[in-house]
Amino acid sequence: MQNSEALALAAALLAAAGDLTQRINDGVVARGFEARPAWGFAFARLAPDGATVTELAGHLGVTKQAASQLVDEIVRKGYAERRPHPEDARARLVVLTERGWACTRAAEEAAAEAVRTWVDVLGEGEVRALRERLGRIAPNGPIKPAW
Amino acid sequence: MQNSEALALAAALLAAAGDLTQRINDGVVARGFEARPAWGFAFARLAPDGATVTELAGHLGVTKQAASQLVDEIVRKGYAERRPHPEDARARLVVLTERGWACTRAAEEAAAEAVRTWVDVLGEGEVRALRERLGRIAPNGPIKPAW
DNA sequence: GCATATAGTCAAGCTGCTTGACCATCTTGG
DNA sequence: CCAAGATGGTCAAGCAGCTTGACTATATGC
Repeated sequence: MQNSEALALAAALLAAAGDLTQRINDGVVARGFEARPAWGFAFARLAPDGATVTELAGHLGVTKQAASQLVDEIVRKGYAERRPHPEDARARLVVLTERGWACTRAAEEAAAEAVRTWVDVLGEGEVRALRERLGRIAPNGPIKPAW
Repeated sequence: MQNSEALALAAALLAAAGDLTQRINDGVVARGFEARPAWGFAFARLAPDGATVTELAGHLGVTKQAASQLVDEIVRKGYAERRPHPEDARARLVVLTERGWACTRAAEEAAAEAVRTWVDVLGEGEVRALRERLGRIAPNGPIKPAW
């Protein structure tokens, strides 16, 4: 594979990821929730059992102060709440509210809707194959913005 | 395809894109250039014939002021220079310097190196297929951060 | 040739992140 | 058991990269 092809692959990957993210977010907003794309990854970590701010920070690859600000915001908007941690009096467990769960379901619907346009182009089998291959090469580290 | 699978596809796409971007950037830095990931997309638009600040802004999906700041930075660091536009006295043509070209080649090498680890996992054919499929679903709009 | 559109810049402000300092609580070794 | 260090969380200040708004210089169209 030539060097320039590798860069083209990277560009296509970024473009597809950015497009999908945008459309999922638009779909979530269209369903009546106000959300930022980064929230999706926070929600994924909070579901199903909640998480501490520090755990969330590790998952998102940011400082705990930044994670705490993000929690402030989703709490203020009613998507989650802070509870005392059952086993550690220092920590606080952040859990999704019913509204938070509804937003999560909306994100899943919006994602399915966005992916459907890909199925129209590539067919169901190829999209599945795409997902399977991405799963094999995607790292398990913190979720970070693409740039 | 179930809704939750669509979200998993989005997550895998983001993770792969973020990982690749990170590794390309690391590779560029290791080759002795100081660069930010967003620069790659600016460089791609500047090569081969240069571009105006406004064209660059459209390509990157930001305001022309933001694009101008980015140009300030890459000019200051010697990767590009501003020239009078040959056909429009209002405009200035931003073109890569030799150092800018060297940085671009370094990015291509780093991308090839990063993709090579994927080839090890998936095989050459599958990576090619991945690229081809992403090319078919990637939009042609402005390049925007994944979130 | 004048009115309007466009390329670019300067300035100010905002947002989301960082680093640094700090307190409360947990854990561990003597 | 308890002192010392590690860890969870917050407050405060600062910074980077973007935005909006205002402006100048040049181009374009009637």
